[in-house]
Amino acid sequence: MQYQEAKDKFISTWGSLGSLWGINKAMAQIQALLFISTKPLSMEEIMDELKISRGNTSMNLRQLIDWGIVSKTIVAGERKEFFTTEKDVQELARIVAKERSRREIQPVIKILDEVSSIKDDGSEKTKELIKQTKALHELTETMDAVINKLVNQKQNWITKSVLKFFK
Amino acid sequence: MQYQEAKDKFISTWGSLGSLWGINKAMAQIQALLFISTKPLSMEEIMDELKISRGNTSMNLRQLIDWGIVSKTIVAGERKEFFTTEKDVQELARIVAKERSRREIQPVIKILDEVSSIKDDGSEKTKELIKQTKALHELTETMDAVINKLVNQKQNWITKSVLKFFK
DNA sequence: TTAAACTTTCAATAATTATTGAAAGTTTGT
DNA sequence: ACAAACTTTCAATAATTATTGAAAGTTTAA
Repeated sequence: MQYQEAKDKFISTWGSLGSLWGINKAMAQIQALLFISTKPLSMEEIMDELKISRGNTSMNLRQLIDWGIVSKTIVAGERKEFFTTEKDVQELARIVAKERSRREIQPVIKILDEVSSIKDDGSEKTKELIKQTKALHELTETMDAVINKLVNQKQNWITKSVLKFFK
Repeated sequence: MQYQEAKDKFISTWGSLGSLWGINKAMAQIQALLFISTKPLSMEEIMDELKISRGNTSMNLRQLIDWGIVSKTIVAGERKEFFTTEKDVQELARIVAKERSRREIQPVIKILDEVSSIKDDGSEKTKELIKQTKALHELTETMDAVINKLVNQKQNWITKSVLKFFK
């Protein structure tokens, strides 16, 4: 496999994988492109490489910036904006985990808490609803706590966690 | 909040949350309904409760069975099939984690391995592609190993893992 | 202050994904 | 062997989500 083929394969795989880490295809592809680029890229270059429109590029870059994964940089002597992504995979994983917790897990915890707190009217079905949603609430909170614990452990968190598990 | 409202809220929240654990809305809603049901439900009952068609119910039940989350049960004196879901949240989490690893993470690991193994032609861009995809490969493998370690630890794995982390 | 260079917005459209419903298929009791 | 009871399949359709492109908006250099 040559460079170009490997590059295309990586970008398209990462793109279709977006759903795994909760973002859309174009967003994931832009991130992938920046991730293997040796220098900051302009909007023009991103559009050309990925064959996507200006509007699409602009919107998805904004989302990546909102996530904290991509930053604007200035290039000496250039008027247009250039973009770079976080290059350290562990830092990247930390950011993604933190954002998903905030955006998706926390809201669910809130609703599970509400639902599992309804008044027990003594009926079997109410008891079952309370019991099951309480269990889910507890599980979700525990997982979120684990994620946040990991995430706040800046240095080499993955490696550290693995060491703990495998010892 | 009364029973019916809590039930509806739980089912719709769990449904729209499907994407978080990689399944579609109807699938997640069927699972949610079974999860808080006090008895096995027939296809008829599921259709009625969720207001979805027979075809949709049939297809999504099949997928849930493929995932290993739902099982058919026979009810004495009844000709039609009834369905139940795994009621233990930890077991449920184990199954989901295992399936997602198999369906989504493993294939990505394979591709990252291929891409990161291309011949180094000495150019800067090739070096960068190899370096970055290698890092991603390593991270993904590590995470997958952690998931599988957790997943094979049948009893109370969540609690155990938390104890390790917080001590 | 102007106009060229550049970015953002958003209504229209395309692409994708989910859902329906009726026909075909299967199983079971007699 | 038949037909009633039930389930599955799948082409058509609906709903959702992503993408385009051109107009509006912004910034900068002279």
